[in-house]
Amino acid sequence: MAKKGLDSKIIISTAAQLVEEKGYDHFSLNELALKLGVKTASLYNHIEGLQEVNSKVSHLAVSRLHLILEASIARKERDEALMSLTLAYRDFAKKNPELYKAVIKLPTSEDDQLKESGAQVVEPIIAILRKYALNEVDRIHFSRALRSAIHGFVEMEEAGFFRRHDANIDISYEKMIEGYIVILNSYNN
Amino acid sequence: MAKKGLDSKIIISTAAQLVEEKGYDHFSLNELALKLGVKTASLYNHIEGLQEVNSKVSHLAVSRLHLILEASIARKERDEALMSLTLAYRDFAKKNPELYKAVIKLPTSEDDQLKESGAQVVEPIIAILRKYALNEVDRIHFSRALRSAIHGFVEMEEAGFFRRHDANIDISYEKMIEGYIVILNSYNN
DNA sequence: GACTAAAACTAATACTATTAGTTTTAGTAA
DNA sequence: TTACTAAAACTAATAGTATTAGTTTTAGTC
Repeated sequence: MAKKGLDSKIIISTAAQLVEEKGYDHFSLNELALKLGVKTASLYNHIEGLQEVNSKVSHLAVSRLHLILEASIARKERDEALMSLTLAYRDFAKKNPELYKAVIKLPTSEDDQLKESGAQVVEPIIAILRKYALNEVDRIHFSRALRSAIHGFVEMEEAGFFRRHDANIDISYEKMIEGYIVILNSYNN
Repeated sequence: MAKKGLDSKIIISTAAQLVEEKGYDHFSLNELALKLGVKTASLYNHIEGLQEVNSKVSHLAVSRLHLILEASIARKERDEALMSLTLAYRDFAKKNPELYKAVIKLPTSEDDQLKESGAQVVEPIIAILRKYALNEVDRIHFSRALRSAIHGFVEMEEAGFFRRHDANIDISYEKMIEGYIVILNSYNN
C-alpha cells in the first residue's frame, strides 16, 4: 500500500499503451489499474473517470501525430512536403492502429481545448497549402477534402475494406495523393 | 409470459432503431429487451449474443445504404450519376448518423458474407466508373480514393472536425466531388 | 514527534453480457 | 379432447464493467 508515484501523466501514457495492446474497444480501467499495480478505485485520486481518460488519450494521440507530421515536412515545401506528410500520416496510423482510433473521437470530448487540439492536425497541412495559390476559403475547402481522404483511407484500410489484391494498396494511396496534388496545382499559379 | 412473436428480423431492426435513438456506443441488450417487452436472457433464444447483433446491424445498415445509392443513380450516368450518388451517401449518413457508424465496423465481423456485403457499397460506384475510360485496376484505385473521401468527409463532419464557419460545409463537399470528377475525366477519353 | 492532506485501500452499488436450469406456451399426434 | 414435444419465455446466478463512500496508510511539514 506504499504510495506508488502515480500521476495523471503516467496514467494516460499507460492507458495509451494499453489501448494499443488490447484494442481501443477492449480498454478498461480494471486492466489499467492492474498494469499500474494499483486497485481500480485508486485511479480516481488522479482522474475524474473513464471519460476523462478517453479524452486525454485522444489528446495524446493527436499530439504524437502532430509531432510526426511536423517532422515530416521539415525543410520541405509544396508537392514534396504534401507527399511526405500524407505518407507520414498513414505510417502513423498503420503503426498505431488502435491509438489512431482515438483521434476521431477527439471532438466528442467537449472541453474547450478541442479547437486547439483539433488544429494540431490541420495546422501543418494549412502551412503547406499556404505555398499554393489558393485564397483562404479555398484553402479550408481543400484541406477538408484532403483530410477526409487521408483519414478515410487509413480507416477503411485498417477496417479491412480494401481487399482486392489485384490493386496494390500503397499505389492506391499514392495515386490518390497525386490526384490532390494535380487539383492543387490547377489553382491558377 | 405469452409467446411474443419475436424473431431475428424483428430483433435486428429494433436494435437498429435503438442504435439510432441511444447512439451506437450506448446500445445495450438490456434496453433492446426492454423495448421488445422481453427479459434480456430471452433474446438468446434468437441470437448468439451481442456480437451477432452488432454484426447484423452493420449488415442492415449497409443494405439500406445500398438501396439508397442504387436509387440515386437510376437513369443517370457519369458525372451526373457520381454527383447524385455522393450526395445521397452523405445524406444517408446525416440522417442516420449513429447507424452509419455501424458501416465502418462491417468487416470486423469475420463471416464470409462480408465480401458480399462490403461489395454492396462499392458496386454502384464501380458501375458508374465503368462508363469512364479507366482500366480495371485504375478503377479500383479510383474507387478506393473516392470511397475514402466520402466516408472520411461524413465521419469527420459528424465527429465535429469541420468547425470553421467561414467555409460552408456543403460547398466543401461539392468541391471535393468536383475535384474527383475532374481527375476522372482526365483519364484519356 | 504530532498533524494533515494525498493517495492508497476495502466494500458496496448499479450497470453490462452471458449461461444454466425451469416453466410456460403453441402446435401436433394419438 | 388429451398427451407430448420443442420453442420460447422465464428466474437466478456469474463475471465483468465504472463509480462512490468511507477507511487506513503514507509522506512531508510544523
